Amino acid sequence: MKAKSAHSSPKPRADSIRNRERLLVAATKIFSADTGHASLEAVARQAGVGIGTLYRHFPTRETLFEAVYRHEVEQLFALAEKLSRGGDPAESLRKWLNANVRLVATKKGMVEALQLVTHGSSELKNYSFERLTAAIAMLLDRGVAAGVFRSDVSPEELLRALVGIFYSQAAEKWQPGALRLVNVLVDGLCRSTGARVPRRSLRRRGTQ
Amino acid sequence: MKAKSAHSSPKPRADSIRNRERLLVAATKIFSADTGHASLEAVARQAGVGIGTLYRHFPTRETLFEAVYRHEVEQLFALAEKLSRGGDPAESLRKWLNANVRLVATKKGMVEALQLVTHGSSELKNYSFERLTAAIAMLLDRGVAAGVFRSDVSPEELLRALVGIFYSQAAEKWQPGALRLVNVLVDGLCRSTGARVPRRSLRRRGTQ
DNA sequence: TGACAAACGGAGGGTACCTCCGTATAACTA
DNA sequence: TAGTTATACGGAGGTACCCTCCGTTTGTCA
Repeated sequence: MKAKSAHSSPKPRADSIRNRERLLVAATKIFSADTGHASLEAVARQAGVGIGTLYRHFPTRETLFEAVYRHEVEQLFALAEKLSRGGDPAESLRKWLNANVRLVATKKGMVEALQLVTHGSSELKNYSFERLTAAIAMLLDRGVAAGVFRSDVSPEELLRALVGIFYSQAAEKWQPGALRLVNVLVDGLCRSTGARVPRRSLRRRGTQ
Repeated sequence: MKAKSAHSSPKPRADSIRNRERLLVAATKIFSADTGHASLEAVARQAGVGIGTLYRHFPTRETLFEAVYRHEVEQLFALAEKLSRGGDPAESLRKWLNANVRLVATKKGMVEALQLVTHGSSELKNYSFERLTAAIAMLLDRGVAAGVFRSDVSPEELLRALVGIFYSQAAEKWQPGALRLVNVLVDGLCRSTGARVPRRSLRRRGTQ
């Protein structure tokens, strides 16, 4: 007899996995592009599956949102992993932060997404907080070890600063401001240890 | 010849005015009651007018939202006027603040409303800021004049505190906390001048 | 009271939501 | 490889909502 105990997950079929993946990709695209109110049928169309399939995988709009969000957090984590494997620590951190800004910037339907995170399951909140903190930690630790970053800023603090930057700038045309602040942040991290600051990040500074 | 210059508004018909009023009332009710996504057809039904009439008065969902919001700000202002005409200043202020809490509490569809205020026309933002500040000023000045309130808190500051209370508590079951904070606020205003503090507001205090 | 601009109502065409069930197929067995 | 079956798929269809358009009604003014 096959090991098919009542409680272990019975391993989904290959097409099921594939379709789930497609839906996630499609949803990411549609949600980003559209102005806030994307239709689920559009997502299904984009994914090349029937509407029924969408609903089987994601019974409610929220589950789909949540999955997309999770997926993006995972990708950010993966990027951090990759970036922290080599290259200048300050540049790596800057790149990762920029990726964050860009991600948020393309989220036209972000309003709903943000609501989800703010009012949604605390499980999801915890997950993303933990994951993003870990991502930042990876990037940060390397720089600290190399003596490039000051050592008195924790990953949690940095994450909060990041959220603050996004939140406070939640107006039109916020991206330039956010990017500038991100640069300030990285510069600040570097400078106060007396470490060499990458030239690029100094360019914008005037007198003062 | 009738004064009907090309630019002055040609004075709307009586039924037009009446229907607009009805729609506003209906919308307030529906938006408050419903869970975030009220249908415009429901509003029209509730108002007892045809859907076409709704669209003629409020071409988009946003215009309707905005009108409702304006209307409520006006009512808050009127309430402040009434309250500041007599009675204990502290009690008046408390009543007004409580009205605020209750108003926000019934706004299930508040999420959208808040979005409107945050991202909407700055004209509307200015209007409500000005109106609410004026309302608070009325209530505050009287108490200051009577020596019941401390005099070093401006209406603007109080308004900001209020917004902060609402915003920070934007979770489930926030109303008790918000009401408590409002009480703390009023008590604080009174206490620090050495003025008598209404008994009610002390009741909740335990040791410490 | 008559004439007409202004306002009304709601039918209708289009889209999106979500369910349900007949059909297809991946996975496993002999 | 063929047969079997649980699993997953697709999309038709009923409902609700959006918004426009236009024939009808009504307030207003002379």
